[in-house]
Amino acid sequence: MTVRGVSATIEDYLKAIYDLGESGVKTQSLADALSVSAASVSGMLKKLSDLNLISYEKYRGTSLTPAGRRIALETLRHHRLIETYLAEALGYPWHDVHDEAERLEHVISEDFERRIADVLGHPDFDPHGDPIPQLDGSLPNPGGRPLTELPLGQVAQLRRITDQRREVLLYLEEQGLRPGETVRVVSHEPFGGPVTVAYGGKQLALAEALAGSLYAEVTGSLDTTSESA
Amino acid sequence: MTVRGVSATIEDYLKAIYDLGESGVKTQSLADALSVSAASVSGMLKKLSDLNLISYEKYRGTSLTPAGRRIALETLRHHRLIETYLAEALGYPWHDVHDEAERLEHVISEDFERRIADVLGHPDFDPHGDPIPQLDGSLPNPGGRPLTELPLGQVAQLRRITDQRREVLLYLEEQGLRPGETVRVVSHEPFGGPVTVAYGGKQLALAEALAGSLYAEVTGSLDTTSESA
DNA sequence: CCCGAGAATTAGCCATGCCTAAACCTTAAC
DNA sequence: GTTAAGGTTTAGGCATGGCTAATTCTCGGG
Ligand SMILES: [Mn+2]
Ligand SMILES: [Mn+2]
Ligand SMILES: [Mn+2]
Ligand SMILES: [Mn+2]
Repeated sequence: MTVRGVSATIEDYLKAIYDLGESGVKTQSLADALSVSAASVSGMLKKLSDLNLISYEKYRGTSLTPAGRRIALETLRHHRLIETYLAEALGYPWHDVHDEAERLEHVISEDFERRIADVLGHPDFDPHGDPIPQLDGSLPNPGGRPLTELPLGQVAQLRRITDQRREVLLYLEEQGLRPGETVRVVSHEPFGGPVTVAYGGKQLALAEALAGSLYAEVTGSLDTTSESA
Repeated sequence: MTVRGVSATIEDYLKAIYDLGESGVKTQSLADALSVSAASVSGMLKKLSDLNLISYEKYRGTSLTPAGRRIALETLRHHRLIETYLAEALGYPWHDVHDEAERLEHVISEDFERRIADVLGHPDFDPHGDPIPQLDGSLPNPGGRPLTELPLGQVAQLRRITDQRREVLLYLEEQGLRPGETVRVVSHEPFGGPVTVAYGGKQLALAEALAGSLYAEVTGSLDTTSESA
């Protein structure tokens, strides 16, 4: 599933295009995502286009070709398998796996990938609940809905946190709000007000934007009790 | 124990100087070790000298400064810990660990280093029997003598293989000749002739140069029986 | 002591990626 | 429809690390 002769930089560009939406991706959003100037992005897009890894119309945005998507998914598979391995096998805390994986993803062999996937039992999701691209190129369905869209009182299991910021993950970790936790939305104030969620015998009020990046899967039934302990 | 702002390339140069003897290292031997032109080495030596990582007299050879040695040992520690981890934790065969470690050594964090060292119980030697530089900068004593210098019939335990070539390691692996094995030198023909070694109920004739890269530690007493089964 | 062979260094280039400043599209507001 | 602002691309550079060819040094033999 790997392609040789592609630099780590190219892998990062393709991965960024992939998670920026795969098509119609703008130069500036890539520049922001990669912490690089827009001019640098323009230059690289030209190059990626020549390599047939993206289709690119000047001033119009870009999208991945099948070859480009293959490399993006391969790199993402490396990234998420490594994150999972660091957490499961080496006891890394949740919020530290990303930076380490960001570098390792570019240098591991296919053999390494295979071996950690074996040790982990070929997992579908990484520690943040993000789906791990499979060998056949498919992505497991993450399921779940954002807390902001869960009916009040609905019992659900936390599945995924899409916010990538380290400090945010650290905060959620400290609050004990992690994938697997059983949660219930207690209240959601209007006009962008906070979302209060109950779990593990405590309650926490989250900014609406943050609540929107937490995905939970409905498991139990509706709990109509008013705000419990 | 790490130094930031040193490229992977620089780490490899310093590591190469270190295991080429640490002092009086010639340009051409570095070029050979790194598969790079002598001109490239000259350029890099100039740069390393400016960084105070080596002392360098043009046309005269080079040696590591304390700062350079520190980075070399740090990189070597990464390399050998990774090799050990790949073998112990991920089931890598002996002869495959080197190439993977050669890339990983430059990208792991100090945290990663600490965690795999913990998992492994802070080992002194890597799978080839090479000493792993310790956190205080010391190197465990590998002990042992080359098979070529062992008295005939002397029972000893194989400790280390200094030959780095993959195919050689693969051959020894196939023959079941690995660190830990109990061995005995049966004969050593003169004028560069082969060294025959007995172990695990079999015998194997090795080229003298190869036998010289196998180190064994005397454990048992002299076995004076003529060539046993 | 001198000279030539071979080792080492310098000169001049190339590829990658990144940067700033300048030029150039696109588009939304008038 | 113009126009100007904002986003994008091009122009021109820089740093890193590699290469080949030309030059320079070292050292052993005569
Ligand atoms: Mn990366
Ligand atoms: Mn792979
Ligand atoms: Mn290396
Ligand atoms: Mn280290």
